[in-house]
Amino acid sequence: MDVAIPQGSADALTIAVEQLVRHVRLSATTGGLSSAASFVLSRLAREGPQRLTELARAEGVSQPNMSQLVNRLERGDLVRRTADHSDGRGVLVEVTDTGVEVFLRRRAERALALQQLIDELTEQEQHAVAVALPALARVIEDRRPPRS
Amino acid sequence: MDVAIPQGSADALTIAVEQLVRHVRLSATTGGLSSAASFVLSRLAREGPQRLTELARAEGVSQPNMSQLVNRLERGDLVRRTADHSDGRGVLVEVTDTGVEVFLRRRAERALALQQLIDELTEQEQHAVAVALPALARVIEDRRPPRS
DNA sequence: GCTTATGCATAGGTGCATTATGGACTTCCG
DNA sequence: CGGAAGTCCATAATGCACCTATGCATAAGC
Repeated sequence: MDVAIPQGSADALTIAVEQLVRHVRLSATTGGLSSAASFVLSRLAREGPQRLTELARAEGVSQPNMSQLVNRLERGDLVRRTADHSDGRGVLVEVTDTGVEVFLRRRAERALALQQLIDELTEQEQHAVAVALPALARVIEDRRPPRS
Repeated sequence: MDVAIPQGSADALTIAVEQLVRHVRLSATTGGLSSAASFVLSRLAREGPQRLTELARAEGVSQPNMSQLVNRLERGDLVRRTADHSDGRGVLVEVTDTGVEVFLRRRAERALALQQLIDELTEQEQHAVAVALPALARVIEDRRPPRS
C-alpha cells in the first residue's frame, strides 16, 4: 500500500492542515470554551445582538444546532436571549459582559498558544505564517458569500 | 466593548487559524471520514498494525476514546482487530484494504479542496502557505514528544 | 380570516472527546 | 510457585457539536 507523501504537495499541505486542526481542537479544551462557542461570542461581540437564525446561517450550521449552542452559552451566562419586539417569533441573542470577558480571555490564551508555536519557527517561517494564515482566512471568507 | 483586532497580531493569526479550523471541519463532513478516523487510518497505513494503546498515545487521545474510534472504524470495515500472540491482553489494530482505499480517496478530496483555496491566492501567498503549513505541522509534532 | 411561510424549540441519532471502573492477562518478587 | 501489582482493553456515564425531522407560534399573503 503506497501512502507515501511527496514533499510540498497538496497532500502534504492537507496533512499539515489536519495536524493544525487537531492541535487547535485538542488545546481548545483548556479554557472551557469550544471553537463553535468562541465563534459565536466573537460574532456577537463584533456585530451586536443577532437573530438566532441569522447566527446559524452566518456560522454555517443548522438552526437546531445553533439553538443548542445558545442554550449552552446561556447556561454559562455568556449570552442572553431577548425578545425581538418587531417580530414575535424572533429571538435576539446578545452577549453578556461575562461573555465578552470570557471570550477575550480565551482569545488571549489561544493567541499565546499560537505564539508559542510560532516562536519555535525560523524567522523566514514566521514571516510565511504571517502571510499565509490571513491569506487563507481571506479566501475562506470570500468563499462563503452572504447568501441573504 | 473593544474587540478590535490589530492587523498581523497574534490575535489576527489566531482568528485566521480558527477560520481555517472551522472551514476544514465544515467541509470534512463530506466523504464520511472524520478527522480522527483519518489520522488513525493514515498512521496504520504508514506504520502497519499497532496496539490500541500505542495508537491512543500516538494520536494523543485517551485509550477509551481510541477503543470507540476503532469500534466505529471496525463497523465500517476500515480496520480489523486481531489478537497479539505475544501478549494475551493486547489487541492489534490493522487497516483493511477498504480502509486504505477510503483513506486515500478522502485524502485526495481534501487535497483538492485545499488546492482550490490555494489557487485563489497570489503567487507570493501560495509560496508562504507552502512554507508555513509544514513548518507549523513540524513544531506541533515536536511539541508532543513521546512520553514513553 | 384562512393559508402559507418563517422562526424557533424539541426529539432523536451520530461522532468525538472525557473520567471512572472493572475484567483479563503479564510480570515481578518473595 | 503463587500472590500482589501493573498493564491492556472494554464498558458505562457524561458533555459538546453536529445532523434531520417535526411541531408550535407568529407573520405575511391573498
